Amino acid sequence: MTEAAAPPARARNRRGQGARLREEIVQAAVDLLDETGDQHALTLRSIARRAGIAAPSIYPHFPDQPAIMLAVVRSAFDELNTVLRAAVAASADPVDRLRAICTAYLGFAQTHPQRYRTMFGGVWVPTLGESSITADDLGSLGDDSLALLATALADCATAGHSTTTSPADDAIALWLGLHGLAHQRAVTAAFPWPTDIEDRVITALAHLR
Amino acid sequence: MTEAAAPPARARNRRGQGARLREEIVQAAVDLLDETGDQHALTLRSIARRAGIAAPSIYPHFPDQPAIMLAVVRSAFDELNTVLRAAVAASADPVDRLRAICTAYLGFAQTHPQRYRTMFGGVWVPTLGESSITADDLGSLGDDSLALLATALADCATAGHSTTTSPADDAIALWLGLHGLAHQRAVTAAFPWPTDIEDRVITALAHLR
DNA sequence: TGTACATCAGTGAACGCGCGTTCACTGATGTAC
DNA sequence: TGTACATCAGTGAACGCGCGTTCACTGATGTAC
Repeated sequence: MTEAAAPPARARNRRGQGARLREEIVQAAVDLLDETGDQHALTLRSIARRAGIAAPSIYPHFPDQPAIMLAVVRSAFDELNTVLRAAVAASADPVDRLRAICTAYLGFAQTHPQRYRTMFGGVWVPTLGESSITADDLGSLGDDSLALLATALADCATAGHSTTTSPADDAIALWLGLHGLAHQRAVTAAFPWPTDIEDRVITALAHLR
Repeated sequence: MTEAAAPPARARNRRGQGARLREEIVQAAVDLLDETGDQHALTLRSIARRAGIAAPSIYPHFPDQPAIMLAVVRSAFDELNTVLRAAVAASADPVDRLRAICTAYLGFAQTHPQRYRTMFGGVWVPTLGESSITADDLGSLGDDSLALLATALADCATAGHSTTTSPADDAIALWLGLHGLAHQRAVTAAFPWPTDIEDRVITALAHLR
């Protein structure tokens, strides 16, 4: 009946604005990740298709596919940080603030399980040597979030609401609990969760009185 | 100088023993996983090469590649259970026993990070509908280990060494902490671990006095 | 103001590769008579 | 005991596909004179 749909006819950027395509490529990759849920589906060609460009057009912006993945993960960490900072800003009481951060963290993971899996799933582990990514690119990815948590826990201790003897170390332990929960949820459909599982993990690891 | 090495010349199984190849295929996949560290490297063809057979020879034993992965994951869970049961058997005191289980769990993950990642990394999430694997195949995979942990925690509570009000629920919380730690270690090369991180997580989540 | 030209943003065709899967087959082994 | 035959374990060649990457290119846009 009707003929095949015309190609998307993406408007090319103006002279000097070529760098804009970089953002479009990352956004296309994020969209693809959200839709398919599978970081393995993010191939150079599939991302290019999604962005409405020819595959070779990616090369002026990224040296290889892992470089795009790194950009995707970076943007996801930025987003997570924004969410956590909003939680910090919304609470005056130290315990409320700590709980708000934890809840926001878990909420982010539940809203974007695909991104969470990609952020923490160890996309890089085996392929490090073969790509343009270096260990430095990965080392500090979650540091900001962890620092937020450590500060909030220290505030609880100062106010006498937590019995932790080392806020910095227990912040890591607390994060591990949050991460275990967030990750398992992002990975498994069915699991016999206790209804108060978040509270159990948070209260115990934060040493709240 | 020397000519190319002859092919491995695998001896074919005797009549009626064809099912043995199934085990060899799984073992080849496990070996490949341990070596490459990348579950994505476990293709039907690479597994066949490793097993010294032709690719089509896999089909009488497995309907598709995910079915091999499931067998690999099952064997890894069996192994984990064996390790945990050994830890149980080696300790008489309830608290010692609980700590031994946790330590054995973390030890297994550190010895076999590739397997751990594959067991819990959500290999299946996106591809469930496209493969021969069903949700039932996955649901009960870690149940035995979790039960071991729950029993040990309940024993601690009975003996008055844990203040947990719900051993079943807190066993899940404890496992989440262990999993968070085990997974993050299996995924990241460098991380600023406190030296007593295992103890911090275990003691807090087990509510040990 | 007009025009030649350099530059920039992106394309289209082609390559070699490893993949999953199919198909007809081979040849050793055990069994029936 | 010998022999024909069915079965079983596994092979080799071939297919179509999507992938990453290369190469020479196109055509619009801005700039120099």
